[in-house]
Amino acid sequence: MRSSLKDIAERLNVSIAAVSWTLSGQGDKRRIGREVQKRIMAYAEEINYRPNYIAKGLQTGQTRILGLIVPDITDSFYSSIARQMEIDAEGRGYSLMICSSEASQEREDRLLSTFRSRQIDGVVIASVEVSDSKMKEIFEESFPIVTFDRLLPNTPYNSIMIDNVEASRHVTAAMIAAGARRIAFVTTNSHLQEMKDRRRGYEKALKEGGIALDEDLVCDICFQEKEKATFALFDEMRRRCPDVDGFFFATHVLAVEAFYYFHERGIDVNERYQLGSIHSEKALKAFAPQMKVTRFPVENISREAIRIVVECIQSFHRGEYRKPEHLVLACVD
Amino acid sequence: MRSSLKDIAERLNVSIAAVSWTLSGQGDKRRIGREVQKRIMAYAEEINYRPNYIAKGLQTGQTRILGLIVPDITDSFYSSIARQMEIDAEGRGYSLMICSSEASQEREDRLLSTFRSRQIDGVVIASVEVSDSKMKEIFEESFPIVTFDRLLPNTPYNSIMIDNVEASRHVTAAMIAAGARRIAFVTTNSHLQEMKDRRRGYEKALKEGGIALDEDLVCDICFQEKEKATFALFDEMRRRCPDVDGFFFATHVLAVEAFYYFHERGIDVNERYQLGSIHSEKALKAFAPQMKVTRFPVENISREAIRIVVECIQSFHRGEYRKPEHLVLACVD
DNA sequence: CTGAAAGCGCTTACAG
DNA sequence: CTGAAAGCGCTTACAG
Repeated sequence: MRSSLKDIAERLNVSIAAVSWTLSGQGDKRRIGREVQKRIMAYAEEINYRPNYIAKGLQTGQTRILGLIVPDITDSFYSSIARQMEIDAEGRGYSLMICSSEASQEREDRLLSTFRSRQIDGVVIASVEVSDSKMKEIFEESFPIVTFDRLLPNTPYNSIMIDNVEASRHVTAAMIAAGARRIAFVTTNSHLQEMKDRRRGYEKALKEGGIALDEDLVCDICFQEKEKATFALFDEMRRRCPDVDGFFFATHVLAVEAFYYFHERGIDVNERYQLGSIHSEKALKAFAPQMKVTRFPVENISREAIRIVVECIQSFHRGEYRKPEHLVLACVD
Repeated sequence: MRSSLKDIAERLNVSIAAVSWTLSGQGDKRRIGREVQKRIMAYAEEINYRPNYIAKGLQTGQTRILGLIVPDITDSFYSSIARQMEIDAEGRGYSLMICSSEASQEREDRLLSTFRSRQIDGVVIASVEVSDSKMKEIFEESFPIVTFDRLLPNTPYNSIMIDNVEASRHVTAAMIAAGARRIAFVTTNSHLQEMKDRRRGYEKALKEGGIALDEDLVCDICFQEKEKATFALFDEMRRRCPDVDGFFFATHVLAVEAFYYFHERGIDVNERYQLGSIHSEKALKAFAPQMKVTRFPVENISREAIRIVVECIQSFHRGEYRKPEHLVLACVD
């Protein structure tokens, strides 16, 4: 049977308050007799008492739960983020509720509503949404929000972004330094700000290398049909630009698809092309170890996101206004 | 400002109960006037009322939250499971709390304690533990548990397992059918029951193929140091058994490591060896498309796990005893 | 048929 | 200094 403070109080013939104070470590402060405190602690230990966080949450208005929403938990970048944030949140006494929006705006809205009903203290989100109406509504009356990876235009939320322009420029420049001149830029969802930035970085590196941009080398793949699209667009690109000598993937997911294509077409990609990618995966490293890769700073993103959301919660509860932070982190490797 | 039933009741000059009944759809049953119901619903809509699940949970004793614990959320198998279970749980009106035990028994115990304090309704777990004392303690007094992937000895919990013997036999047999005779068996954590089963399947297929087992071809890699261990053990194996003509990986994670090794050593694995693996990954398929692979039935595992845990919760609340289920599912592909 | 009232398990302001 | 009592926001048994 689960036991409550009341059970302990009755059994020991003391007040519920005395038990509560003692168990929360404020026994001395509240001048509960040392003897009484000892009896309470011993008995609580004996019956393996665990406080009911639900009751606590109703009373205090804090659940000490943080929500995390990512577009796809099976994406290795997001699952690494989830793992790290769970650990960082725990370090500050919070649990993490990890949810996958499946890149659906409707699902994302639903998750935010659930978070609100569940009285979650704060949310970290890589949002797929464009209009951001739901989030705004919730933000204003429910909990602090930190966005990461995806930047919403004119965001009133805290945000953590990667310097996508520089990351992309860096990788492209490394490919040029290794001899590539006709580098294809393979992207997807190119309406997203971070994808626009990656393209800008690519163009910047070309310019710095004295290479003219050729729109024929830019390849925008439909994410929902990436397998088919990759085959069609790559076949066409190779026909149109037979002199292509490098491929730069705006995200590791596209690299995986491309490798599948190259393999099917019997192309030894390591021999023929310079390669570059934003993010990578263990398995890719095994097959294309010389690929130029930039790794997102998962540890920093996580640490900063949790720090900010927790600080916001604290300000929120003290009724203080806290100016949103907008961090831009550098990539590593 | 967040509003409560009380706010609505005061504003509309009706009882809190009337609001509660109406909003939970029992207005007619409780004979609340149709007119009153309409006013309540309209006003609730207007102020965008959302019930406080914490208060509801305290009252009803059900949080409608399920916990999921996996050893490593960045493992593609577990992240697929997590994604599917989140969707299946939602379909039954539950939220999922996804946690990663980082393969640590101590962390796993801590997560279970947190679940208990948070009054979670039920747990699905791929447990890393051996002694299972903590889980037993919690199971008896707190919530139903469904284990999957990892089988605990003499388990009193519901369990969902894969037929590892058959999965392994099937893959090995396919490699033999393709011409392999000297197949290395690459395993890790071989003390785990499912790893023992995979080895049994391998041996069974050899026997059926009339091939003698050679212990020199069995390679047990230390999971914590898998990169180093793979290099050392594979070098040694190739020296000791230069006639090895196939590699069967007891889990996809080892396959990734091995491919890294092969690449470093300049070995064209597709030309030289037959390959087989339990689980795979998109990226592996790109590089070794002819590898014999068996896929775990993620959808079935998820569906059955959620079904069982929800049924248990229902029985639990009705005070009924429910005999634990022990499912064994077949692999696919 | 209907609504006031008790209670879920906590925390903490407040009176003695 | 200490403990009884109110209250967090719901649900539902129970009295009228």
